[in-house]
Amino acid sequence: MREIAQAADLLDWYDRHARVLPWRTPPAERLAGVAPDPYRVWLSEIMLQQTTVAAVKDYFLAFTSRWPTVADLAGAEDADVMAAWAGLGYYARARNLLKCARVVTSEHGGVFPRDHATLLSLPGVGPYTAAAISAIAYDDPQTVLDGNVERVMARLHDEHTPLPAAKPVLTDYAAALTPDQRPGDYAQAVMDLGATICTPKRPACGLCPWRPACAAWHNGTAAELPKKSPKKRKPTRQGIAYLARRVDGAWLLERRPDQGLLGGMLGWPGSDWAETPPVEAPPIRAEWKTLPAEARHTFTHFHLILTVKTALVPMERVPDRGEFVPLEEFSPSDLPTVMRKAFDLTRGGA
DNA sequence: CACACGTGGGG
DNA sequence: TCCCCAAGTGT
Repeated sequence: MREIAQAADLLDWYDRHARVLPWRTPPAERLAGVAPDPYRVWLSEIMLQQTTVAAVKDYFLAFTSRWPTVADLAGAEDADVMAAWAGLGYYARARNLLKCARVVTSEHGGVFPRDHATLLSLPGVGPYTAAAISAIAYDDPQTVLDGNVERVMARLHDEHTPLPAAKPVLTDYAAALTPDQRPGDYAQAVMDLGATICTPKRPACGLCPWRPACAAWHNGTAAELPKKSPKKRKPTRQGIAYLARRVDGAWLLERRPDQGLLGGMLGWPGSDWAETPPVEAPPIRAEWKTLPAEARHTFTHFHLILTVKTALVPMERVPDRGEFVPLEEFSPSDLPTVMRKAFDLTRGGA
């Protein structure tokens, strides 16, 4: 007879094994009455969307150091926030981050709302993040359902229906387990379990506090769950990036439109990216030279091969597109990774 | 529901 | 090299 999974068993495990993270209030501190800062909870949750803990850490420390409160962030320049987010990916998050900070500051007095529906209405806050803020910041018994929880629930119940069709039933399983006591620690505990024990490949079932209750473990199916619908292959697109350096060292850059890929980010003027060969579209009249190596980069849904062209242009020459950014105002770290790769190619870098 | 949307690390 | 994956959201 299989045991029933209990939230208390997971909380016991979490009290002993909770990871120390910059945005986390450890269970001992919570127990002592320390309340998490909703701003830091929200910021971390936005950064962690589809992004690993390792990738987020430095960005979280940089953001909270530079903008300690939501009001500080709300008062920041758009360009500064986009530059600070550069390299983290999914740049719509950064645009919505600023929008959200400004709404919270101007319409909620700088206090993050606690009500689920109000949280859901904030830019960049969906069902998962709204529940996470309620649970982690305010210790309200909301059910969080992220990729970790989906995996843990699919295994606990040996659920073979593929995602995303299985999501409703997995939500029910997760809701049934959510405790009234310590829901904030519990939410983080399930996600920690998924991130460290109940991993996508080679789960460490021998260390799992819920193993006695796990149907997939009993059936030997844990490693193959959750099932997912097959993914499509990525096509390869090609394009041209034009890196113009003025004789005084200024670089010709262009702010990308808010909508679409790398929206709101700084980048090199260039051609469209398509599966067919790009048409020439230099942003300024010059003697363009093609670099011997191409920049290769993979986005969520396509591979890109980027031909990099460079030119040195005189002071008085006026560009058709973009603006020259003075050398002292330019940092390659302000660029999204694909644009930084193109820049690195001009520095003898492979 | 399906797709767009980034990046870096691991197997 | 290539595919998978990571604390999802918006359209």
